Amino acid sequence: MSEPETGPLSGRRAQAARNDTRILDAAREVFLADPDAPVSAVAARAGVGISALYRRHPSKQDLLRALAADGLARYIADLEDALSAEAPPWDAYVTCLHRVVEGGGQALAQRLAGTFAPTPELSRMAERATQLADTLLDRVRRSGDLRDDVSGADIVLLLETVMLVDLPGADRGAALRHRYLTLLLQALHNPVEAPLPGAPARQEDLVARWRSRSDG
Amino acid sequence: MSEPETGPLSGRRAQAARNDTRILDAAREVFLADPDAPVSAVAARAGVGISALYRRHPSKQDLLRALAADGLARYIADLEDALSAEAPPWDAYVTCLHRVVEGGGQALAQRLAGTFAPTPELSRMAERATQLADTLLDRVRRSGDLRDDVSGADIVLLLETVMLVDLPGADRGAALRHRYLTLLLQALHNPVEAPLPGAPARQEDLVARWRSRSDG
DNA sequence: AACAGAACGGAACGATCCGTTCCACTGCTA
DNA sequence: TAGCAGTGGAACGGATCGTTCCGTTCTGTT
Repeated sequence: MSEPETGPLSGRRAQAARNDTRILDAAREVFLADPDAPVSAVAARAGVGISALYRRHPSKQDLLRALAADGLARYIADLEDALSAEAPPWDAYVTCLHRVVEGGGQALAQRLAGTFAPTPELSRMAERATQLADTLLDRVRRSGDLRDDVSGADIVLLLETVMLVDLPGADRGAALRHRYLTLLLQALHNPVEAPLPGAPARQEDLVARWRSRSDG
Repeated sequence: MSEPETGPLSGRRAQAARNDTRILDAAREVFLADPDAPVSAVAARAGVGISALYRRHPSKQDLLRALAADGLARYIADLEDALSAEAPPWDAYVTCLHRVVEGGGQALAQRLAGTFAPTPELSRMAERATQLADTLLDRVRRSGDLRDDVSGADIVLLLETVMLVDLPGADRGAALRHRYLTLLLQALHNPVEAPLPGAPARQEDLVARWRSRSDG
């Protein structure tokens, strides 16, 4: 296992670099399944010791912030892809949501919302994500393919529930999430069978959840 | 301990009787929102001391079992109502699911599944609920109103996600749950826009969750 | 070949949380 | 008025978890 030249890093350095992502991947899985999971669970899932984790993230809160930032970044990237896609608005939207569900970035950010004090950086990202999502949604709405009695917040909430679907065992959960997302999208697609009862969820409802759970 | 007269109980007895239901109501709300909530949270929500709770339920597990039984009983009652209703199968089904979402009994039972060892009594109730749900679903399916590429387990999972929808503040959550249930039901209603991807959830997937989380 | 230090695994520590017990108090009931 | 069912909440002991610490392993360099 000698790697003297090193375009790619070798040995301990390589493991360290790999551990960077292994830890973030593990953290994403673990905290998505249980936002209150202990740090040790992340280390175990990543297959590393606890100190490997604490070397990179000085505290649990820092890890969570890093995760949320990472999740938001992925979400933003997915949204930008959809906005610059050439497919018809509705098709681009469908593809985008499937990717969002697959990556889990947005879900993670939402589930983590309120468990720590958001940094200005995080707030900025959240705002940008919201803007992009609004723009994308507007485009889809103008295309006429989207039923017009649902709000953006409605969709965020519905998406969130879809991402919570899980079953023990292999990739059963992921398959079901895509299945149910498809069902949901069909329900959101025009023509509409009958109007929905009640008022749509509002943007502020979602924003409120970003306030730290410890303050009034 | 003679109690010849007095229809309504009075004084200390009355408070005790009232506390019975206040505690169960509080427990239902609290554990539905967070299955791992501490016992003290239930007492606080019920507005009683901890000992009032422990007098009725010798341990947390007993409380949870009582709750699960209560939830299953409500669920079973809703199913029986639907089966004996005279409305068209689909309409009866819609009404039933709205009631299930409203009561939260089934959701509670599902969320509590695996957090304690089920008694034979509970297993029997769960089985009966499953049978009734199957019967009801069969009837709906034969009516032709239900899309035929979804399984009973699919619906249980979807229903569960709908019941997890919540927002801080008053009854915002309940209203949204009914809203999204309506949306879901429209998606489940024939005619179908396009078939769903992947395989339906299976009954066994659900059953597996009733195994205590501590055993292999 | 030997060393300095980066990176790591995991035991140990202290704080917190939570289920349960215990006891002093209240106000019916007889 | 005595007795006791019913109650509130403080207190206890065990478990959990975030974080620190230390001994070990491996790398790159001299």
